[in-house]
Amino acid sequence: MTTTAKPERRVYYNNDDCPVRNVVAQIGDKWSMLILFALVDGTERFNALKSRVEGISQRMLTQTLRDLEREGYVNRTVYPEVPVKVEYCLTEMGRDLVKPLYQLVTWADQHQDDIRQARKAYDERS
Amino acid sequence: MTTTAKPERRVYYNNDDCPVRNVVAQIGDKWSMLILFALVDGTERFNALKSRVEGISQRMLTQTLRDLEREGYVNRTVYPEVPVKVEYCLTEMGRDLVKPLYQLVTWADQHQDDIRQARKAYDERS
DNA sequence: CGGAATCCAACATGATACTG
DNA sequence: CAGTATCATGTTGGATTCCG
Repeated sequence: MTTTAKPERRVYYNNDDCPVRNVVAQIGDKWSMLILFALVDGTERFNALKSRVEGISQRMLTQTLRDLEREGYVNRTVYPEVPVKVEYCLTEMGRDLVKPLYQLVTWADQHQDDIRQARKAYDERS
Repeated sequence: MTTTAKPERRVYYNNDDCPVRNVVAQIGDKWSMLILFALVDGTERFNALKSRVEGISQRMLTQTLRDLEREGYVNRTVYPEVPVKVEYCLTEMGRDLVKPLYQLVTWADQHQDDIRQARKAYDERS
């Protein structure tokens, strides 16, 4: 008979080429999801976004928007008026990404009590 | 008429009580998803996990497993033999969480080329 | 208005050595 | 075997100031 040992399968690869890691690492940061959801309703200007994404600093909003733009999730349009106007909106890919993210949101909403309980139980044990 | 301005809706709330932020922040770290997926096939011992999750240090494996246990995603069982044996497996909630995560994995797989192209285009522009 | 540049504190992670 | 403790380093994000 052949071996019954589990094949030593490596988990979904851990390197920077891993597409999943790329996506999750990006949207897993402190602000990306909030910005994406802030853009679901439509186009927004920089300062409007800053208002809607509560607590974000100008620095992080700029930086995260640049990252999201580079990944292809967000479009940036500059209107060379004075003072300048800049609008952001989701790309088609961005709108598509939001779908699986909503699944996660839904899951998190449904399980928040379970998680709270699990934490409480864990903390009381130790 | 009433105002036609967009209602100034705050995005999904940005604080530590936000269930979504809790979930995404946890699984968005460097190792959590890899560990969860490594446990999908069934129970694994500590060092077996360490082998399967390529590149993880003992320190981060321990720490991330503790976090996942505290959230209620992972079960930890100690067999007080000598030397000690410790087994990890997904909880019911953990197995359930993996489902929406797979949606994200699938999405990421399907769009990896688009993302690569978007990055290339972005980098060439600037 | 929408940034960029700089500085700095906090945190995350890796390497290494030690242990019940 | 499955950790813990300690140290070193890199990364993140906030505050502030300046700019076209």
